[in-house]
Amino acid sequence: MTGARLVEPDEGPRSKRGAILAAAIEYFGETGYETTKWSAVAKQVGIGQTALYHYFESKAHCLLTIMRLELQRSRDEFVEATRDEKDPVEALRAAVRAAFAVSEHEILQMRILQNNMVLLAGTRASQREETERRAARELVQLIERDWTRLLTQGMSQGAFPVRDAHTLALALLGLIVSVWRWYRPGGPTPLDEVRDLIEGCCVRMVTE
Amino acid sequence: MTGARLVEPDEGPRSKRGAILAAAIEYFGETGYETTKWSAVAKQVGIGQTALYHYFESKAHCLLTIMRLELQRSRDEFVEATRDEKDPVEALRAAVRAAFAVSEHEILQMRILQNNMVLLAGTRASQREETERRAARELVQLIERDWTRLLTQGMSQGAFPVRDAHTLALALLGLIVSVWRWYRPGGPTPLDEVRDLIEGCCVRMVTE
DNA sequence: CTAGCAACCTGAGTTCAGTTCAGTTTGACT
DNA sequence: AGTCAAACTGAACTGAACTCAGGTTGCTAG
Repeated sequence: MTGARLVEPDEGPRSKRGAILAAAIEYFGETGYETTKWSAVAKQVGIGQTALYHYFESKAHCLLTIMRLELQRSRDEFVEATRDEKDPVEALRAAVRAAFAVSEHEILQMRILQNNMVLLAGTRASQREETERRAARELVQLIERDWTRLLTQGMSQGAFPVRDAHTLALALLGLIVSVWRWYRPGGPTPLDEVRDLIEGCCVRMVTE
Repeated sequence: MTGARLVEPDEGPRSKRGAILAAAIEYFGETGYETTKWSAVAKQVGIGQTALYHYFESKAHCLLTIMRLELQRSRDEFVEATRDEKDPVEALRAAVRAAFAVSEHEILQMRILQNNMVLLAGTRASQREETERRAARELVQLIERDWTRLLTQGMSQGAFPVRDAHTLALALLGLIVSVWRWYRPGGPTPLDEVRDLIEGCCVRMVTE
């Protein structure tokens, strides 16, 4: 199950790329990116440090890949969840629920994404890193546009009062993703409760 | 003006501590903490790299100090803004407005705070770093309690419907601080407009 | 005035995690 | 059995954070 989504189409059968990504997600998510030694990931997978460079150009390239994959998954879920929903309020609710329908591994990935968003800002020196960064950045913009569209449609249908849809979309996204900063599985508040509270907040934010 | 708040009580007259903090805020805020070289800060201030260690134990110690100072300022502003406000809704509005009444330098500090929050999680090896980290963490918890109290009071007075006040406080805080992730002075939306939109969102989130 | 002393500063050297180099092993498929 | 690309390795390199062993500055006391 773990790493099922992490397999690229053109991978050899004895490739350890998925295992590296899974280990990196574990370490980066639990301990933090800067704090974890790249060599620790290698040890976890059972290879020498140098072998990592067969799969990733650098530690940052691995991180950017993890972030891009999560953005991609996240966006796919949004599209899937809102596709057939005509009612704007129900579409919004579906989108929020989709954002919280995540496995524990995906929670780690969301956390990693949150904590290292700053990496998507500046350009990267190396080729493959920059490619991943660009892809991730574009996904972020796509997601922002998705949410903006959801809002503009609701506004034009009269379901939501007219406001600055783009800024409001950023606010909704900010509210939702901020959860991954503090939420911990097994913590005081179960994710279902958090989800319901946030869903209500999102609806009240845009309606009325 | 810049650095006026950055002066500690027991500083010598030729201390460059404030200048270092100001330069570090500029670099860390504009370019990012990891990206900026510690030596660049030294050059900006006009001293050798080694002189930095007269004032800060490490690059991280400087960063943690910046974060702690901003948390302190931020909390003081909250207390000041809500002190005399009896009406819960007005208190909430005042708190949000206070959160957005910031100078450009303070915007940078909020951004730094946001982007490096993860640093407050794990314990630090060195003494002074760990002291700053503890102080910052406690301020975060204080701020969370302040907002939670604002909500519980509003709920017990019947101004807000009863919900999980702590989780709701985290949601409000998450929404507000998420702005510093994307907001840029001179960007498409002026801060006043952002502030008004967020203020409305916060009120709608907790009322109704 | 000048002696002492703490604050302030420096160039040279160390450390350590990330990375590169120069090859060697593995195993699928002729 | 030989070939080739994928997968891997130990040893060496790099660069930015940091340490060391002192040197300079300027206030204060005598």
